[in-house]
Amino acid sequence: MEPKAPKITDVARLAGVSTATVSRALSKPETVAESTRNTVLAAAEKTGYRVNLSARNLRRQRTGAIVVLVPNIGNPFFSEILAGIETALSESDINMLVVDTRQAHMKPQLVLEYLHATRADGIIALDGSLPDAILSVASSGAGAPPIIFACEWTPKGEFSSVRANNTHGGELAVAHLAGLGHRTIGMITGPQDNVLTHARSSGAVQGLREYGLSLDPAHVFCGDFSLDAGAQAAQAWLELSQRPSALFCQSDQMAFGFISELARHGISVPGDVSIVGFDDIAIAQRFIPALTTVRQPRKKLGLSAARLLIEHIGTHSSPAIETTILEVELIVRDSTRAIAG
Amino acid sequence: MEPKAPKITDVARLAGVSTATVSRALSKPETVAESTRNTVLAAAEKTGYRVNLSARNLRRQRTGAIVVLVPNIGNPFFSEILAGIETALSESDINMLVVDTRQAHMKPQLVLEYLHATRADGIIALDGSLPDAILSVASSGAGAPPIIFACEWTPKGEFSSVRANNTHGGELAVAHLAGLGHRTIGMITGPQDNVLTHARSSGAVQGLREYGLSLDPAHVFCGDFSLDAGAQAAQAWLELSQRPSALFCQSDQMAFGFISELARHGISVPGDVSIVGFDDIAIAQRFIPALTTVRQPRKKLGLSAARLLIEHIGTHSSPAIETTILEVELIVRDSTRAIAG
DNA sequence: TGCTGCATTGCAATCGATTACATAAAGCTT
DNA sequence: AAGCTTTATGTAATCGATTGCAATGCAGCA
Repeated sequence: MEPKAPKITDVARLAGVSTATVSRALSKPETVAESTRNTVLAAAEKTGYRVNLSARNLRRQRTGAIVVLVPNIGNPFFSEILAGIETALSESDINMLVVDTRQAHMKPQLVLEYLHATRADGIIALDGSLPDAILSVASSGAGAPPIIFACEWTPKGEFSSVRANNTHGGELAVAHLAGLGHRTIGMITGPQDNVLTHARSSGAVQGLREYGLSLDPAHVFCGDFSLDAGAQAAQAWLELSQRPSALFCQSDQMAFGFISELARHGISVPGDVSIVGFDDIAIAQRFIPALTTVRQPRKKLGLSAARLLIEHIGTHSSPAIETTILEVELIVRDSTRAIAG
Repeated sequence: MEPKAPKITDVARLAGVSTATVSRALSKPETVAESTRNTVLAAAEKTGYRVNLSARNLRRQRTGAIVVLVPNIGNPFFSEILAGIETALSESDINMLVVDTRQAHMKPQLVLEYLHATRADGIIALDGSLPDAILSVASSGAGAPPIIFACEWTPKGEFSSVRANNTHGGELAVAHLAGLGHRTIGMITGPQDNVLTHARSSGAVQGLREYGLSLDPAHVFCGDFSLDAGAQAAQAWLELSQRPSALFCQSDQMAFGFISELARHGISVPGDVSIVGFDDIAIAQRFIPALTTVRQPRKKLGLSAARLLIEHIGTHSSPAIETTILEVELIVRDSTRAIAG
């Protein structure tokens, strides 16, 4: 009653050839005679044969999957990157295993499981702040699968990465504000020890310098890229006696949180403050006001990272550390305005 | 130079036992004597042994993974559901393979690959509109892995599903508006043939009826849940001679698109129109105005679907079709207001 | 003592596909 | 026609872990 899944021997029998020939006809068609190939293909079709991936992977010593370590799957920022990775993978026969690393920081053991060659042929990490314990394991073993960081990277630069030009982005953001005549420009950063925070901040400082300006530490708020962090920064901002006339938010989400919280206190953007975000997530163009922001090519980040990884996997080349930097773009919308006066 | 990954025979040799004992010590600890178990565990630890999943899966006739079919990974709405699934899975030793089905509608073949037992032990579909060709295959084969629909479902109800009470949500939304005194209430729906569209619409109609109201077809705009669809509906709305004073948008995204586009034409929410959304995605509470909306328990949807699936997989029980309906909740914020009297 | 039963452990078959190597057949060269 | 190459196919080992069955040893019991 239970029709067992056909296996390669069934196809071989039906086609009147050996399993070796079936296997070859399916994965290296050019090595078998055309007539045989057709017979085999017909037999495969007829039986409804599908290769058993566990068996294939066991024999081929691979897993057919890569894992993507995501800090927080729920964050829309990452989903577009995942989409890019997926696109790249769909060109190969590799699958994407998605793992949320929030738990990781609790139980490194759990994530360690994934970094093993028995789990995945390669790894894409979107989370630059993985515990050291994990990273050292990942980089040590000779049998460890290759890792590529996408978006974020590790401070020490032990791994290949694909990232946006965050420094330039920071520079563009403040240059835009300074160009509009703003002279006191504040900033909401990401987490203190985050590489993105550093890059964007240093770009911002440099951009200010070009306009002969500098950053007043009182005007820098430390956030974590989230909506709430933006709202909290707004609270702090409201208590300032000397308020900057413009603000560079290191993520769109923080910009939204900030603007939203200010709106509740009757302060308007860009009327009272100009705001530049970072990322250009989908909602940015529909927020009110539409957000001026620095666009990161998120899909392309994922795509490039995946392609690079596939290449590493394919060649089995012990990876020279490659850093790919993709350019960003300032998208001017309605949240910034020339300073009154 | 290349330290090969240790295998079970290495552990067995070091521990002075057979591979059978090692295997049992690791996966059914209670069946081996405590002293032996300790020896084996120590040996496993020392060699750094990790089981080869391909080998295990081959022998156990399973894949250790489920696939999640997502209509569009880039959509933040789905990411929270994925997070829920992930949470449920992290309690088991099953992995999550994420597949975007946008390509599916182009090449059903491609997705069919995933519906096979050789790929996955089970499937969670977030996409109710999979091509029939795919669904029939999925439901036919006796060896086909179990499928659960989360969020969406199929019109014919051939599969188990976990969903929100969309009908009730639609009812809550319009009842709220009607309760505020609105008498002409419009709607932006999802895609024409979508099950969510039907459920929410029929709930809305019912809600209106309770207030002695009905839906004017001229006030119904057909969208597709996206930002752009909302903006387009706004264009259409602007051209109406008789504009409804309130609008039920069947997704938050469409609400944002709508509000944003109206704002560009100087029309304010809730001053000129009241708006209710659906979903309660993260940004809803920070949009300007903060969006009144129907909250779907997205994380719980994913969690429940995954648990149900795991259960099906575990028992190998030929699945009685189960439909789990989770309750929704109206979240009143600032995008709705009593009609000016 | 001899027998039964239980707890441990080992032996070896098994999961299904791939591929190194062997073999056979056909084509080419001189 | 002998010898060599090339092409096509088959044979059987192999990937690494799991598990049914058999074997062993020891305790309990009559």
